Amino acid sequence: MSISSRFSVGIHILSLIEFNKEGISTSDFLASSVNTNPAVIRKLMGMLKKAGLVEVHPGIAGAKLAKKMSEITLLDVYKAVNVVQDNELFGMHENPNADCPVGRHIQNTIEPIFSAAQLAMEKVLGNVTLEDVVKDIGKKSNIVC
Amino acid sequence: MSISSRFSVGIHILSLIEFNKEGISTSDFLASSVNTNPAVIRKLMGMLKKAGLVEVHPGIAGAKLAKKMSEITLLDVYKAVNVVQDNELFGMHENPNADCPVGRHIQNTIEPIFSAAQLAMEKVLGNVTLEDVVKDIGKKSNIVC
DNA sequence: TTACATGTAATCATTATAATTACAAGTTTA
DNA sequence: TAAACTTGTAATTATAATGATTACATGTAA
Repeated sequence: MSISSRFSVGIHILSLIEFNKEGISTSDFLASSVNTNPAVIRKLMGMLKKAGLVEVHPGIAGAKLAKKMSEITLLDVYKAVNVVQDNELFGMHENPNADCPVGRHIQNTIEPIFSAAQLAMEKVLGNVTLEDVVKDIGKKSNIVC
Repeated sequence: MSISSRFSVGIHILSLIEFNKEGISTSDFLASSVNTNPAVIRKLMGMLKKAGLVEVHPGIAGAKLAKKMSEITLLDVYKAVNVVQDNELFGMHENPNADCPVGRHIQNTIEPIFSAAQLAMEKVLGNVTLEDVVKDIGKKSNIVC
């Protein structure tokens, strides 16, 4: 099982908005780069907007970043697109048998471990900014950023 | 979205096998503690057996740990139950448009970041052993282990 | 007012999971 | 040997999340 591709698509469109900052990034434009349907982009854009990462307005073509790219981390994007809830990267089986010591305590015992593992993963994402991504793509494209 | 509860169930049954090491841990016994169907346990047990974590034999009732509990990490269990493939915690959108610099390079740019995040998470799991879990449950149950 | 954009809901196909049932095959014991 | 019990495994089903698609209301500007 994998975390939804919404996350990678979110990073893609934010990067492309930055790359295309002199142009107009409509949902059609972004969708053709991601290779998906414009409605999918608009839904995702709604999430990014709600998280304060992009500016976009009904009827007005094009989206812009709402912050400098150096101030947007991949963790921001990850949280914005809601692929994983807080403390719920790992699913837990419900209703273990409370008549058994293991069943009674397994959830409380495991929960902090799962939480620590999730936080370690998220910390890595928090240390990478959109600027890092955009610059790396620029370098790979031989375009000066 | 959450990682399958197979992982937490796997930890549960290994802990219970250890707790019940003087008794016979049949799939029915384990299932009643987890509160699921015995066939689910047997399927999971097959994965744990394949990974060398448990010993179980057709026709012979009961499962035993194949290693000392201090030598089984949660990472071993996680890998055994196959909830996340190597390097695939994060799904990536397929077929971005190669005519666009972002579409052409986004996957290569993002992949090492995703990989690093996943490894950080897995490292935490690798630092916790089944012994830690069992002892914590024991402590919560006021049972000397 | 016409053209085009965003916002959003509804529908559908696909996929993973977990529960359930059923039964073959191995082991023990009466 | 036969009966009882276990594991191993396949098939089926219900449920849930995802992503693609269509449709249309709403907003903006030429």
